[in-house]
Amino acid sequence: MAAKSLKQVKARPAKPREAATTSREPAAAALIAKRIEEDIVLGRRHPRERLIEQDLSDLFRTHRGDVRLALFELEKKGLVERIPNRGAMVRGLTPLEVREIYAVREELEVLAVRIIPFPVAASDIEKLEELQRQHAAAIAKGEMLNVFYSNLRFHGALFGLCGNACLIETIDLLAQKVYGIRSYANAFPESLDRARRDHLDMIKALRASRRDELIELTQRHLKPSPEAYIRAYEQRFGSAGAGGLPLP
Amino acid sequence: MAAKSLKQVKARPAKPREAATTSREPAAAALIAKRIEEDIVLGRRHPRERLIEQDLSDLFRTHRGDVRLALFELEKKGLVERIPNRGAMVRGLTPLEVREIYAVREELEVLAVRIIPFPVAASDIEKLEELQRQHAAAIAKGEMLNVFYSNLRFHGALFGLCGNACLIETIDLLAQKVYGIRSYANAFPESLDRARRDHLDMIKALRASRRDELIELTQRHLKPSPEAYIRAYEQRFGSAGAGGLPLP
DNA sequence: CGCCTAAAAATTGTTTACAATATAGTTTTC
DNA sequence: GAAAACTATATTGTAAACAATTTTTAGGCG
Repeated sequence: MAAKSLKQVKARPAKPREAATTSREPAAAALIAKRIEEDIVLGRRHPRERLIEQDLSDLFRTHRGDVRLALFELEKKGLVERIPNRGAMVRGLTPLEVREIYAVREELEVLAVRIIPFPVAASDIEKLEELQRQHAAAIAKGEMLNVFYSNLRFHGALFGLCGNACLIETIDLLAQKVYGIRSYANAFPESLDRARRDHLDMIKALRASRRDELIELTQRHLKPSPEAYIRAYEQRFGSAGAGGLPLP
Repeated sequence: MAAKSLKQVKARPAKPREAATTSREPAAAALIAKRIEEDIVLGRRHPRERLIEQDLSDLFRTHRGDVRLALFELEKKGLVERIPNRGAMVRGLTPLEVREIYAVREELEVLAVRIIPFPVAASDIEKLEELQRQHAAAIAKGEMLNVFYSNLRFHGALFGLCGNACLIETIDLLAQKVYGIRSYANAFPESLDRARRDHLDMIKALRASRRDELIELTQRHLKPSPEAYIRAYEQRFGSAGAGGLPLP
């Protein structure tokens, strides 16, 4: 307990805290977490690679406290594994985990699409088209980091239309868990092109208020990544005991 | 300093890193986060109350580093709000947030129940009955902390039957976000009793493999808590602009 | 009397140093 | 010569001190 000050809750009449909406900087540690995430996404850091606090502190020109924080955050996100007194390493996902995550993702994303209020405002459609153009441009130029982020923005805007903040947040959370495995599908140019065309079709369905078509597109859009990852995994480690779908 | 000679338990001559799946202790910081969570759940800490690092360090007999970590974790969970350079405080949820969270919870929990493989093994049913008895006993004795945890265990076991680890984890995550508001419903003894009876009915439905009934129970079981919270909230702050359901 | 300004206190954010623990390498012993 | 014990090194975990920021308090001025 504090020795002198116990003025925990100050009931100030004329000072609404709501005004303190200072959306400050993302707290340094979050930035570092993001950068490490990026490295994992792009395959610059591969599973089982160790993440040493001091190295990262030097690299990001900060102190170990923030790096530590970032590593704990990434652990909770499921992107790295941390063993007490031993350190952190990039975590590899098993095919089973990937299947389970994608099964839940599919349910949530379909749910989001199901509750989007139709018709969608023209301004929202235009916004999606703009994001789609950015995505296509990044693909054309082969800028993988941009492909990654523009794709993220497109889906963020799409699911954002559903209006339920908690649902959006949860969808993002699950997407983050499998950031790392996208590089497997994105290695093939035809996968990128298919994603691009899917986005176009989604916009078309949105504009025509064809919900069933949009749902089907959403489901189809999620298939290639886990499949590519699992194929690569089984080719690398053997395909023993890989059957069993978690959701019917 | 190395006075211990037999402590060295390195039974690994080479370097089989794969075997190092030692699930160690919950890392101190996680424990602190849990304790604070508990305080919030039981109403011992109320919204807008400040959480000061040094105070908590003294209270939990540890250093600020761990407390800091815990506060960041709780922030990400949505239980506390942190403003840079100003500190952390217990976060109060708006009715809208509560509605949105419960809407997604309902979808996820129904999903889990929908994919439970039927029939359920007798041993699983017995396990649920045992947990139900613990819950009932805790209610009878008025041990609120025990009520909380035994309820948690019951639902954990129930949804655990669905077999999808990611889904279970996500359900837990959303449940955690609204831990704090349960105290509103649990203040009424009749709410506790109704929860108890719901659990009994769920077990009955499980045993009889009546899925539709189980789904309906799951949905009904989620209703009282947010309703009680929102009533209390509107009574306290006025009910301006509270309409609008996030999910149809 | 209220409001603005400036010192003081309280709190968070950062840096550094140190201790505990695990890993790797070397020596000893049978 | 191989396995166990020891030493050395690397890395994480903890503690304390320092700096930066914010909040409170007090005082002066209109």
